Amino acid sequence: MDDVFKALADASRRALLDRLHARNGQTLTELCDGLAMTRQAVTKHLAILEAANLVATIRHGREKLHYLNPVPIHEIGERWIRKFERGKLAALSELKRQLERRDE
Amino acid sequence: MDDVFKALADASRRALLDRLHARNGQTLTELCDGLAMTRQAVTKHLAILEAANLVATIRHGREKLHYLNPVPIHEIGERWIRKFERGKLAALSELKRQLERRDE
DNA sequence: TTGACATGCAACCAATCGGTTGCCTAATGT
DNA sequence: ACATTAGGCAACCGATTGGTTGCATGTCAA
Repeated sequence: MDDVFKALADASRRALLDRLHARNGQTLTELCDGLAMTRQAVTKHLAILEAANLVATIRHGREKLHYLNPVPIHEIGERWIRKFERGKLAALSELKRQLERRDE
Repeated sequence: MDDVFKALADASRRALLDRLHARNGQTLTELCDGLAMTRQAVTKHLAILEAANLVATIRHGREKLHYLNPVPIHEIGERWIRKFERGKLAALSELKRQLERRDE
C-alpha cells in the first residue's frame, strides 16, 4: 500500500499512468516519446510503478510492452479514500463550527 | 493536487490523518502522544498536511487544535481514482489477454 | 510573578530521490 | 552479415526528505 502511495506521489509517474490509460500496451520508447526526460529516467519511473504493481510488462522480442494494472488504484479508493469520505460531512461541519468560534 | 499526493505519500502523515479521523480537533502534543518521533518531526508533518489543505488549525490560547479537512482526499477520489476505475475492466481483460499470449 | 507547559524557529544530518552520462547486450530488418 | 533499434546496468550528482538537537517565545495557573 505504501509502495502505491509513494509511486503515485510523483507527477511524472502519474503522467505515465495517464499515457497508459490513454493507450495501453506501449513500449518503453513509445512512453518516452515527447517527454523531457532521458529514457533511463523513464525506465526508473516504470520500475517503481512495476514494483507497486501498477504496471505489468511483457517482453515481446526486443520490445517491452507496458500494461496498466488498475487494481491497486481501485484498492486505495476502496480501503483508504472511502474511509475519509464516510466521516466527511461530520468533519466538515465540526471544522466550520470551530472556525466560526475563532474569536471567542 | 500534487501537494496532496506528496502529503499522502508518507506513512507517518497518513497515520496522523487516521488519528484526526478517529478524534478530530487534537492539539500538537496530543497528536505526538505514543509516536516514535520528536514533537518537531510531527510539527513538520503537520505543516505539510496543512500546506496541502488536508488539515486546518485553530489557535486557542497556547494550544493549536488540528482539524481534518476531507475535501482534498475526496477530490482525489473523484478526479483521479475514478478516472482509472472507468477503464478498469477493459484494461484488466486486455492485460489478461496479453499475459496469456505470453509464449507466442 | 514565576515556573511549567504548548508551541515555534533554525541549523544540522544521513538517506533517499529524480535525473544524468556512458557503456553494454540482444533482437531486427535489409 | 551488419548497422540499427530496443532496452539494461551502474556510477555519479545535486536537491529534497525525514528526522534530530538546542534554544526561544508565549500563555496559563498557583
